[in-house]
Formats: sequence, C-alpha cells, structure tokens
Amino acid sequence: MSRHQDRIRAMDEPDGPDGPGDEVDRLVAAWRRELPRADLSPLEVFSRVTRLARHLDRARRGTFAVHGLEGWMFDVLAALRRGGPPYELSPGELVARTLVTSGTMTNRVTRLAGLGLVERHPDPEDGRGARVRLTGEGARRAEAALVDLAATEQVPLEALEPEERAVLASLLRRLSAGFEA
Amino acid sequence: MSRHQDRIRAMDEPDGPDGPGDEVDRLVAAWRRELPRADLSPLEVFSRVTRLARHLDRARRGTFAVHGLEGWMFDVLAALRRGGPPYELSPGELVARTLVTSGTMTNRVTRLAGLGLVERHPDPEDGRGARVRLTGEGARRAEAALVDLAATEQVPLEALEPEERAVLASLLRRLSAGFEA
DNA sequence: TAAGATTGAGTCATCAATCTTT
DNA sequence: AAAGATTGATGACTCAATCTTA
Repeated sequence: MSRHQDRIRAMDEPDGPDGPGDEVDRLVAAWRRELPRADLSPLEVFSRVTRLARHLDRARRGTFAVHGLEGWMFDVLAALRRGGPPYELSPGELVARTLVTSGTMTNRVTRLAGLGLVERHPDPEDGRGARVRLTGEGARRAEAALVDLAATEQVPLEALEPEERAVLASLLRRLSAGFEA
Repeated sequence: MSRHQDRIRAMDEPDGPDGPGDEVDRLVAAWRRELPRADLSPLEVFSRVTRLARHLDRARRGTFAVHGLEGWMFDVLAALRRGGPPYELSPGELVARTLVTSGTMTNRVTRLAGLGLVERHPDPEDGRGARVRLTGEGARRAEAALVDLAATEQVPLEALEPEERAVLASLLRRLSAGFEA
C-alpha cells in the first residue's frame, strides 16, 4: 500500500476530519479488506464524481420539472440560448456541446420541435446541413430553468467555503482537461 | 455579482493558471454574457462534475469490455464481491448501493443470472425476500475488472499531485454528504 | 397495512447502416 | 470518398401498478 494512499484517508479512523464517512468510504474500505494488494486511490476521487453526478441528476429533475422540462430538453435548449442571437446551431454543433451521439440529437430535436420549443430549418448554405433555432417559448423556458437551477444548486454548495469552491472547480478543470484534450 | 464568484475564476483572463479553459469555462462565459445578473458559481463545480462523470463512463466502457462486462453489470457484481463471503445480498441492498430503482435491479439480476454470473435464491428467513449470490465466474470477473479499473484510472489522476488528490476527495466527500444524508 | 420484489408500459439512449449533398 | 444528418433495431432505465408474505 503506497504512501500517498494513506494520505488520502487513514482507513483506521472510523470518522475522518470531514465528518462521518460517506458511501464511497464504505465502498473503498470493503474493497481494501477484500483485495488488500490493489491501489484503490482512484476510487476515492472517481467514484465520488460518478455518485455525485447521479445525485445531481436526481435533484435537477425536480428543478426542471417546475419549468415543464426534462434534463435532455434543457441540455439542448440551454446550448441554443447561451449561444446568443440568433439562437441557432447545427445538429453537429449541438452534439459537440452535449456529449451525446448524432442519432440521439436528431431524436431530441424532433421531439423538441413537436413541442414547439425549437424549429428545424434547412441550412441555406449547405444542402446537407440543418439549423436548429430556438422559439420564443423555448428561450423563455431555458432562461427560467437556468436561473432556477443556479439558485437551487447554491444550497448544496454552501457546504463549502468560497475559497474551497474555487479550489474544487480548479482541480476538476485540470482533471477534465485529460479527457477533453 | 458576488465577490467570491470573481475568485472562482477571473473571466477576463483568456487562459487561467490551470491552462487553457475547458468546455465549462466556455459554457459559463457564454451564460454570463447572456444573463449577467445571475450568480452562476454553482455551474463551475456541478457542470464539471456532470461532464467528468460522462467522460468516466465512456472511458470505463472500454475497461469493462476487456472483461466481458458492461458498466451496469460491474455495479452489481462489484457490490456483491466487495461484500465478502458469502457474496450474497438482497435486491433491496443492491438497490441501496447502486442508486437505481428496484425495477431496474430486478431486470439486472435476471439478465446476470441468465449469463451465469449470479444466482437468484428465495430468502429462507423471509418469504417475501430474495437473495442474490455471486457465482465463481461472477466473482472472478468483478475482481479482474476492479483491479484493471483502478490501474487504468491512475492515468488521468496523475494530472494531480498526491496532496491535491486528497484535497479533491475530501471536498467531494463533503459535497456528497449533503445528498446522502 | 406495509415491506420486498416483480411486471409492464413508456421513454430515451447507443450503434451501425443509409441517404443526400459536397 | 467524406461530411452532415437521419433511420431503425436494440437495450436499459424509470414509474406506477401488482403480487406475495409479514
């Protein structure tokens, strides 16, 4: 067992300095008991990222529902809205911003168009392409949902001091760089 | 716009001290241009968590495939394996460890049983309950996949110093506490 | 009545193949 | 050929309703 692994968290303390252990502490402790030879330090970070993302998804569901949206709708509408006027992107650009496949985006746009939140137009400059444009209603909902989301997520964030939030954001940015490169 | 929001990241620097901006930097900058009155600091943290989780999912897919597994299979098999002998849990306990619904777990267990990786037995002590037990093959695959996963994820983690990893794990633990409580 | 688990309907995702235009 | 978008087949998830035993 490596030195820095011990630094991550001393496993013989029942409760660390951060309070009672979370589910990942229990998960890592269990694996360490079963497979003592493996270096499990990545789990301390990455399992927490995955689990936290799951929790965030659940929490966001309620926020979006207030505005008549689901998560996948918000992803698309928000990308169009924050792009600014004329609130219009190609399906390919939307794919790049949302980490889904092109087939998924085609379906999303079709369903959003059926709801009157976007319009699909042919690209006048390229016969192969399409343009997806936000409607007024789509723009209103995207804005309202974003403002609500940011306000709602302040609450869990208050567990950290402002300086700690900055450190966390910075560390996450550097980790993400390895994947987005 | 609050003071600490500026501390999170000065948006007038094209590149921060952490290197070139990531997709979340661009996302937040765009929203800040469109809706200057909103406090968007939660996005700096939570959008990165969500996006990083997506990247991790993709990366893990390849690792699991080497061992003939998919992510959802690993979640179940790993929970059973790390529990130790007799490598057996109820569907309800599996649900609590994997953040999915009970209906999802029923399906997962059925499919894993069809593959010979788990066995489903009635609970001898409670006629309503069931017990899900890992087979030898299920245990072997779960172990091998975990060891491979931990080794593979060392690579992206090397973007951070050991002390930074500990700080990151600690901050994430405190954030998670707000959701798991 | 409640707890534990299962079922079925409906939704949304991915993947590979295809169509059209460049 | 290659780029952009769409289609259809398949897979997995959620939700609400249901079944069985406590």
